[in-house]
Amino acid sequence: MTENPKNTKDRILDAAMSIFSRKGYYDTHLDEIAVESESSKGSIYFHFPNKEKLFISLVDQFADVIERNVTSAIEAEPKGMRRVQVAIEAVLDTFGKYRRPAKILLVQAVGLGNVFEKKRMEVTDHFAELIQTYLEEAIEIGDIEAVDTEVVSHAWMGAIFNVVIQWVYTGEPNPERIMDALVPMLLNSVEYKSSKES
Amino acid sequence: MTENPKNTKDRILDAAMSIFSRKGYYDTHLDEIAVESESSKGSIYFHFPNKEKLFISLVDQFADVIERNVTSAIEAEPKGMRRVQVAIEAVLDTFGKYRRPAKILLVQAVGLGNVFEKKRMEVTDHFAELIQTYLEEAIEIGDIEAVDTEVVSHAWMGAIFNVVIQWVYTGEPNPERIMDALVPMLLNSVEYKSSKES
DNA sequence: TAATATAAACTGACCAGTCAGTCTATTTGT
DNA sequence: ACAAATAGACTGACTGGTCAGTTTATATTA
Repeated sequence: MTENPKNTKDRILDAAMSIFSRKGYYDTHLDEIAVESESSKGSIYFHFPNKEKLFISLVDQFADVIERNVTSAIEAEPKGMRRVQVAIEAVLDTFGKYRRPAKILLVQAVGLGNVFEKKRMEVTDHFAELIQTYLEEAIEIGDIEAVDTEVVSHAWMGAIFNVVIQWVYTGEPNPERIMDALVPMLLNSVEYKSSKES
Repeated sequence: MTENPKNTKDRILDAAMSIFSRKGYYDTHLDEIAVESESSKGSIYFHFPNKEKLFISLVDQFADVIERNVTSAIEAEPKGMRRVQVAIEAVLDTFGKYRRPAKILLVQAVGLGNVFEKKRMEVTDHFAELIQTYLEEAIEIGDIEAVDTEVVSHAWMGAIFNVVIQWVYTGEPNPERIMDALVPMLLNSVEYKSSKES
């Protein structure tokens, strides 16, 4: 009788998100998730094959959200640095809107051993390649000088992630401040003078 | 009779470093460390109070090495951006020399739950503050324009760490390439034209 | 009435941590 | 010189709590 508005699977996902992001993978027990989701362990195992897959589905889910936001933000933009800028802003914007998923992806999914490491590398490499592709477009077009795009893309990703992590933990620097300081900084790093357009 | 050159405690630390860096905290069992160090579980508990402290002592040890290398590299340099540059180079150089400790600090110590998170924050915040201090010196002196040093310092740290992580996993970009591409990039990001001095 | 979904009790592998005891080296007493 | 006593380093079998995953029973829905 509509005790709790959502269906069981979603309640489990919500509870998992909340607890995993707070306590990390190993300190989160399925029994807690069962209690918090007002369901049961049996239910969890009905909807998910095991703990690992439950966790990974949260990571995947959020990675998809970011990707969709980036690609939809970009498609209207012309090739070149404009796209790079919009992509960064879309990523920051998405992190800003989803603090707990951000923590799961950027913190709790790290250092869990080799099973998870593969998955995480997959996700982060994908982002790095995304950035790299847009940067190379920008170079080709002549928006910026040639740079070592592999190093730059990984450096940018690290910069973005780390500032977001800081915010996730402390609440500062807040998303607005990040946007104002970080985006120009990254663009400067490849000597692109962001035209503060009209 | 000189079965194994080093004393037991060091052998345990070596084995722990090797296995923790390879498998991560939770996938490493004290029994493995006992075997690899050619000692015993009892011996581990004779030298260390518990698993957690053993792991943390590795993190602390390496954080100290980095700090020493940075401060000793810096002391000969004049205030300002010159110091910033030398500090970054010293950090990169240290990571380059110690790949496994780097992996422990940058990867395996993340996402282990709140007990470890405190320790890791302590270490990384310290680095961020270090960078921030030197940056503020450089601004004061007039080497660079004013920037949001908190954001920049965390961004830089993330950039450095992430490129090093990439190298730790894949062997590329190698330390030399990192040095060549990353240092100028970071200096550019605060609009400092590194004088390729004579 | 059969498939699907949920609940709750149960199982057992696992592994950090313990501890009674051994081994080796150094010190003290005669 | 050499027992005897003390201390420090080390061993490894054992234990007990924990928690992912299973099983069984019950409810819901079509």
